[in-house]
Amino acid sequence: MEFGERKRRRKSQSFKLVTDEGRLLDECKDLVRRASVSGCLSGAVLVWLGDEGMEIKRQITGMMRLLSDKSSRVYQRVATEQESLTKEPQDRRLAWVHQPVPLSLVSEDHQSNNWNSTGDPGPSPSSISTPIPNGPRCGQLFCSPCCMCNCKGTLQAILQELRAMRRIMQTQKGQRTNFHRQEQTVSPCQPRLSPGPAPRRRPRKRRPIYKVAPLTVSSARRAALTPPEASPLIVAPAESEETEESEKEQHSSTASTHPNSSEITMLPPQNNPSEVRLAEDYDVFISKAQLDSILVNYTRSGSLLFRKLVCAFFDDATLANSLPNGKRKRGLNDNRKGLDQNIVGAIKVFTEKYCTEHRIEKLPGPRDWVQILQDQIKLARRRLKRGNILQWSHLVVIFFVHLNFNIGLFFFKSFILVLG
DNA sequence: CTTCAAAGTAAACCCTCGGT
DNA sequence: ACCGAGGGTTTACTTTGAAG
Repeated sequence: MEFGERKRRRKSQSFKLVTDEGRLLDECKDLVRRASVSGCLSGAVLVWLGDEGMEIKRQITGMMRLLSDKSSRVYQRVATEQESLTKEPQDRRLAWVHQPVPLSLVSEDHQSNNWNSTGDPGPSPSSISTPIPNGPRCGQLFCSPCCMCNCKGTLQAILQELRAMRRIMQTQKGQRTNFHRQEQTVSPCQPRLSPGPAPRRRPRKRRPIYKVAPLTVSSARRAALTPPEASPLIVAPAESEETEESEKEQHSSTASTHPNSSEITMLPPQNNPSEVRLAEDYDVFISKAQLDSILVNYTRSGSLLFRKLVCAFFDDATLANSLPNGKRKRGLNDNRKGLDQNIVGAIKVFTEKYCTEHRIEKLPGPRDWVQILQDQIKLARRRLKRGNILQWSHLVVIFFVHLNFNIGLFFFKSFILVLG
């Protein structure tokens, strides 16, 4: 077979898969539409399908309210059970499956199937469950009044999952809203996707020095730990005592919440021969090992070198919540900032110099730099999105296995629709 | 077990469009 | 005019599975 023909076939096959996905999405829409026609689904779900990202969160909030509301109604008779729901227990995933389920999540209001995600408790949905004396199985679709299992434990677990999911989403969104800053102190063990600005920061007299941890063998992406907002964490003092003092203060105040803090070299670069200054006039440093790794693998073109250096200095979370230069915001609530132009500038200068000296082609033109940054930002967002899908799939499995096949199927399709 | 074509996946690259 | 978002196409690399 001719090589070209083979490639063409492969491409056409890929297109076919895309078509299949589209068909699945259509099926999802149809599923939801039919459900809505029959009054099974809440308005929240329907809205959700319109404005995807935000509505996931709304949906989670709605479900959480629903579950909490249900529990508060039904578990009033058993205070301890109620507490177990309100305390947001952590790390109990392994235990919940085996919990006895003496109570059912019964709604007294079987007339309404809505849950409200906009703030008011709203009519309680009968859709989650209706008691059946002797059946572990749930009923049909979410809306169905025939869900008769005793699934309190399961629902508790789902509630936990939803909360965890919401935390994840809040963490990511919080990089725009700085919401997560409050949560950092609550859960210091959680990885910080983007450290954000230090609460108190003395004005710097010098530009910060940026350094990057060495690449690991397993993943080049692992090395990226220096988002611009995190720069205070990794700034090594150049000379002034003030910056040193400032750094100590910042380090002591934030290192405990930064999972990568142990990897950060706080020594000034002049004391560390393995550090390489990326460009003159820029106090931006990278480990020699990491730079060598990039230069060995990614010097086919200037743009590729630039891309890899960008990935080395900015992690996905930072990229995903940044703008190439931050000059244009989208909407009033857009708190994203531009990527640190000091770092970007150093990378740019290094790339230009290296490509010129080594006669590497495809040196990005003046307009290409921003486009490459934009592309890397897009890719980072895509990667994070994929990560979210994994989290969602975990949730879906719980629905499948422990609650209701149809609910699981519905969520599975819906998640594909929303996240795909 | 090895080889290799086919298929899958993600990144790289390029372009257009809408908003400011 | 410029910026940022997003879609489409190409390229590079990995995985799969059938044949020998």
